[in-house]
Amino acid sequence: MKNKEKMCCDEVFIHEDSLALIEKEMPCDEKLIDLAEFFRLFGDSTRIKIIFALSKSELCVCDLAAALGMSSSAISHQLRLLKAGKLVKNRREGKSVFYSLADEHVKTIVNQGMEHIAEN
Amino acid sequence: MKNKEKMCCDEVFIHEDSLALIEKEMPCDEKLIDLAEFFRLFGDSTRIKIIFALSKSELCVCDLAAALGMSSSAISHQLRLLKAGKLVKNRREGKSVFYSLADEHVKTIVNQGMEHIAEN
DNA sequence: TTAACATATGAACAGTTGTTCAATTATTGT
DNA sequence: ACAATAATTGAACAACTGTTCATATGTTAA
Repeated sequence: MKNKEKMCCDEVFIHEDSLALIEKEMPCDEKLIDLAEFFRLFGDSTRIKIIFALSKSELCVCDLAAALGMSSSAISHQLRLLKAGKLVKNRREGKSVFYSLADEHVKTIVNQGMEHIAEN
Repeated sequence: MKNKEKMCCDEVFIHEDSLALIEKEMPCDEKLIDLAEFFRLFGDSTRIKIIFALSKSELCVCDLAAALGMSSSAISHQLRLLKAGKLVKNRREGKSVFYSLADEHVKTIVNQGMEHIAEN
């Protein structure tokens, strides 16, 4: 019996196929780590608020700071993370830097999350 | 000028409307915290692997442990979090407990995340 | 009841995260 | 050049997270 050492539950015949399928379809570690890192950016209430605000309108740092009642520094630190993860993009206009969402996936993900919360 | 104390950037007239819109549409703190907490569950590579594996097949704890090359204890701790967040459900069958994804939002979110990663 | 297996749980620990504070850079108007 | 405003950055610190280890619970078969 191949892979017997990996099996468990005394049910070698039942679970073997499942594990083979998963091993075959599971993306590589690097991709999964990137994916987790991407989702981690949604996993903080400050960043979710920023994302939500930007889904309504392009905003500069101090607008966001005002909207969230936080320091510009705190906001800026979070925007740096969101930018590194390609969730937001920015453009400078004079002294201000305006941020906006980078693509539609971000909105879709937030909406799906909202639906999940609403149902539970 | 209403809300002047909240304004910034010396451009009161430009940003005032954006902030009013956001204040009006932003969900309450509790909802946003729940949302962040929900997404936080996707933000760890062990949990992403578990979610991915369960998207292919219902699995028991030690199947997951074998598939991920981790201890049953570590897996069980993470499954507890995923269950609390309603991402997975489970059923006991003899000595084993089988876990599966709780709803379709979870798959949709993971897929959107995959697309985002692939594009960047 | 006992032994064996599958799962769950609590405590502890190292590693990570988010905010604050102080300092710095960038831009504009005087 | 200078001051004022907007944004960024690095260091520091408390709070949080994920794994390990030891132990406990639940289930089955002998």
